[in-house]
Amino acid sequence: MLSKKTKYGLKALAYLAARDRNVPTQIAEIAKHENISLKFLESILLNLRKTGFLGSKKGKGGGYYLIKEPHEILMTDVMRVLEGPIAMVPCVSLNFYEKCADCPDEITCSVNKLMLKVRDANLEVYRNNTLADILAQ
Amino acid sequence: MLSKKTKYGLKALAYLAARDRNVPTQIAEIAKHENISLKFLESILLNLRKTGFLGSKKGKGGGYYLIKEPHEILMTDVMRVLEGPIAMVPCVSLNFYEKCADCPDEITCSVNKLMLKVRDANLEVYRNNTLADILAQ
DNA sequence: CAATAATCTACTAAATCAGTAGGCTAAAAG
DNA sequence: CTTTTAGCCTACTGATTTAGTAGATTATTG
Repeated sequence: MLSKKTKYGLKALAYLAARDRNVPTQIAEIAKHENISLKFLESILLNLRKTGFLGSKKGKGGGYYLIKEPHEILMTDVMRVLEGPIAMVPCVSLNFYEKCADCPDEITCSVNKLMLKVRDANLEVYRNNTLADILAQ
Repeated sequence: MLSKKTKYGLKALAYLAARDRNVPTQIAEIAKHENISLKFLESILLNLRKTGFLGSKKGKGGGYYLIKEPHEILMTDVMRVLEGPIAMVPCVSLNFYEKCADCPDEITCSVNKLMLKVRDANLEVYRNNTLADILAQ
């Protein structure tokens, strides 16, 4: 199940992608338009700024804006930051690999075998989609 | 993240697939061999029996056994029973569809758009893999 | 009848999720 | 230089899910 955090984060990015990058957009505006709790969105956008997706400006006329062009923002990177590892199991994760404590051998493990295929299928999607690809129209 | 329940369920199914369908295998044997908590596995196997994957026999010489051949058991069905919906969001789910409370329009929703692609990619994997496909060798 | 092994009910500790509350800091306007 | 604006930061909280445990019950076999 996709977390609300990821859902809201994606919606906020999509909202910002449709606006002028040179004019900051306030959290409150995004929250209202996308029906998101203001305070919750606040922490999500802060996170997206710290991980290099957004820039921000304080004070009057401040807000958030995309740092890169929508077509340069890969879903792989967005998902890893918002949702965490793309793999469903650490033993098939590229960026967060960890051996399973219970599993004696990955080669013969059927869970590993299946989850590897699932990971590849998901990576394929996330690698071939940028923020620009998921905008309306 | 894949739940332990699903992980253990898959391992148990794989274990049973490698054994004679006519000779029941005890929970304790599977639990020991796969390093799974006995009581937890108990409830998982019960669930798999109630959903038509396993048969059981009580008393001495009892245990669990597969009802169908491994190549007849689709991962789509196993995953839906163990892990729940394959879609990451109810608004793109085939079997558990639900409208998002916050989202006014699915057509223009970028989350919907992305998650539809993800769902299709995952379905592709689960539909093309049976229990036989994820066994060792 | 005794032993075996699945079935059923109920409880629980720990973690994660989805927020809230409230004060702090930087920038712009007057 | 003070007020307003809007993001920044820390800490807490209720609800839900996860991964179990404990213990009694029921059916089967020898």
